[in-house]
Amino acid sequence: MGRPPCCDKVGVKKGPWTPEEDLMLVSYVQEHGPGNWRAVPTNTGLMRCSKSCRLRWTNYLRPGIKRGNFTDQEEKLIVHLQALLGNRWAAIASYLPERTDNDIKNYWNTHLKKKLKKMQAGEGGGADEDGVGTPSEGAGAGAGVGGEKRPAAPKGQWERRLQTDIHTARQALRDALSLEPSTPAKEAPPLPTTPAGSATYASSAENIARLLEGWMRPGGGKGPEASGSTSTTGTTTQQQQRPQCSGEGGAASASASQASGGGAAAAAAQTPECSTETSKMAGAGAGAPPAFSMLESWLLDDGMGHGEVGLIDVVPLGDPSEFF
DNA sequence: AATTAAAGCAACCGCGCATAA
DNA sequence: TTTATGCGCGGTTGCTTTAAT
Repeated sequence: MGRPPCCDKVGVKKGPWTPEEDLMLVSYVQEHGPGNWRAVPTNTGLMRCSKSCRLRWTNYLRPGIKRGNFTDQEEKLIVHLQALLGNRWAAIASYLPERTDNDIKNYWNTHLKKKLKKMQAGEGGGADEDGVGTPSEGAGAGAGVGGEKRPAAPKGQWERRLQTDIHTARQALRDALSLEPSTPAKEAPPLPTTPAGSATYASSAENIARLLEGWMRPGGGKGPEASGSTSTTGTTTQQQQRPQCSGEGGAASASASQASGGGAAAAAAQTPECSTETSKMAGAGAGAPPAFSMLESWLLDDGMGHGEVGLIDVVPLGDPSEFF
C-alpha cells in the first residue's frame, strides 16, 4: 500500500539545525516532555519533520549526553558488546546511557573498526571485511546480528533474547573490565557527589549552554547560522570537551544562564520536569553515577551471590537502560 | 599559501514494529 | 482482524574540518 511519508515534504526544512531551532525544540520539550513528535513541528512552528525533531533531541539536545572522546573503558565495552550483539547500536547504547546510538555507531565506523582491523592484522589474522565485528555466533542472540535484519520475534521471544543478551553482555563486560585490571579510575573519573537531580539540570544546561555559546559568540568561528549545530558539535566539540562528570553542574547552569540571559536555557536549567526521558536519565544517574560505575559495581560485585539475580531481575525486561 | 585527500560527524532515509482505532 | 499512524532503529549520505602534500 505504500507508506505515506512521515511528514509533508513540502516546506520541510532539512540540513543542520540552527540554534534558534534548537531553542524552540528544547523549550517545547521542556514544557511538554519528549514524545508525540508528530505534534512538535505544528506546535513549535518548526519547519522540521517530526522525525528530525526526535533525532535532534535524542542525539544532541537531550540532557545527560556526553560528547567527545570515548574513554578506553567505553571503547572496550563497545567492542565487546558489538561482538556480542552485532550492530544493534540502540542496545549497545543502552549500556552507555551517556552516549547516543548514533554516536556509538559513528565511533565504531570511524575509529574502532579500523583500530581493531589493525590489531587483527597485527596478529596476523586476516580480518574479514566488515572486520571485526563478526558477532559471536550463538551468543544467544542467535538472531540476525551484524547487519542482518532482525527477525520479527514475538515479544516473549524478544524478551528471552534480551535476557540472553544481557547475560552474555555481562560476561563480556567482566572480560572487558578485567583486561586492564590496573586501569583504576584513570578513565573513570571520580564522580562528584552531586545532589540528586542536579546532574540532570547540569547536563541539560550544559547542552544548552554549549549551543548558546556557539550561537552567541560574536563572530565566533562561522557565525550564527553556519555555526549552527555543526559548529557547536563539530569543531567546538573538541574544544569544549570538558572533563566529563566532574561536577560541572554549577558551572554549566551558570554559564547557561549567563549565555542565555535567561530565556529558554535558564528555564531549561531550572525546570524540574525536564521530561520523562530526562527523569529517566536523572533516575538513571540519580546523583549521576555514570553508568560505568554502576556497571562495574554490578559486574564486579562478586559478593552479589544472588546467582543471576541482578540486572535481569531489576530491569523490567525490554529496556535495560531503565536500570541506569 | 593553496590544493587535495582523508576523517569525522550530523542528519536523512527507509524499513519494521507496536499500537490505537 | 485489519488498517493507519507514530516511533525507533540501522544504514547511508553529504557537509565540514583537519592533515598532508
